[in-house]
Amino acid sequence: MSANSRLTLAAHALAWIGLYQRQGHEVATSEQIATSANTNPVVIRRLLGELRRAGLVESRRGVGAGWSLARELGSMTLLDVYEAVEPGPLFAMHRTTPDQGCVVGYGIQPAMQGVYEGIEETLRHELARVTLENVLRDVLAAPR
Amino acid sequence: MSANSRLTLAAHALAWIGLYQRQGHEVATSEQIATSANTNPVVIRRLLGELRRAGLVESRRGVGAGWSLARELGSMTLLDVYEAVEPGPLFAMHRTTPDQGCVVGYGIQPAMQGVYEGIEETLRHELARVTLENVLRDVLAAPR
DNA sequence: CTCAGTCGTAACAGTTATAGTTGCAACTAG
DNA sequence: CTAGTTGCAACTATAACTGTTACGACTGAG
Repeated sequence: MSANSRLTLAAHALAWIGLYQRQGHEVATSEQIATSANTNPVVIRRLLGELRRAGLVESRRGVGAGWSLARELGSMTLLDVYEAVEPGPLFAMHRTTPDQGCVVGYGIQPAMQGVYEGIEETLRHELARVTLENVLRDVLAAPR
Repeated sequence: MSANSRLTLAAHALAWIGLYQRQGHEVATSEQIATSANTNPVVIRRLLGELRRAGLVESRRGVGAGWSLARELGSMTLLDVYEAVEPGPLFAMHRTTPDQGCVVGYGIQPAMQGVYEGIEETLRHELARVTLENVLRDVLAAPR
């Protein structure tokens, strides 16, 4: 599995914005978040843009611009974030259609499709059990 | 999630070998399996090589060479296959270490690690519930 | 002992997804 | 008007996987 870090990075950004707002600030800039995540501000803006399309954050432009949460962290789950930033399915079918004249080539895709759908459903259920509030709590609970 | 087709292809190969052996043949060649999967024999050999290292199949060289199952399909689960062909974790951490001087940068990785471990455990449990015998049965049950 | 068929594996090109970078237009509070 | 920030396009870099070619290693058959 070629894993990617999009879900991790999105959770990082949301936790950062949430904590920053609790400290009394209105908005957080992509520059600040990028510094915390040790990456480029454009990477953060792209990712937050996807979260904005999903209704999880809002952005303001102009002077004093930046990002803020559109909802409470407690009402956002990792499933919401996952759906916002992960496009495809967990497991893929063959890149080229198998030989439809072969019994196995013909039946393998429906068979695996059934298995994969069940697994993705379970994954979604697990992701939905964790709110960003839970994540932030765990972040702050890390021993120093 | 950049999904890959390695698990699908490995299940295809195992189901093909299993069915072929039930039809009375001793071994299957990478050429035959590649034709069914519509890919290159080397791709199949590489993948089956990983399954051999995991003790799921055996290979013979020389004339009349090919691949055979090392165990019954009923005693092989998708988890065995998954572990044999998928190296990394499902979700990755940041590519570069976050700012350890930031509270969120410091605590985010342990927090997400905990979440991800639970999810991977659930995934493994789901994969372990499906045997290759189940897969072959579903393959043969596909309506024509 | 030779031959033919197949595996084992290295090497490289092609494809795709993600991440990183630069540059600049658009927007807006002051 | 100015300065700070987002929005976004374009490009490069990196990594994983797939596809392909090539060839040595092995072994049953004759």
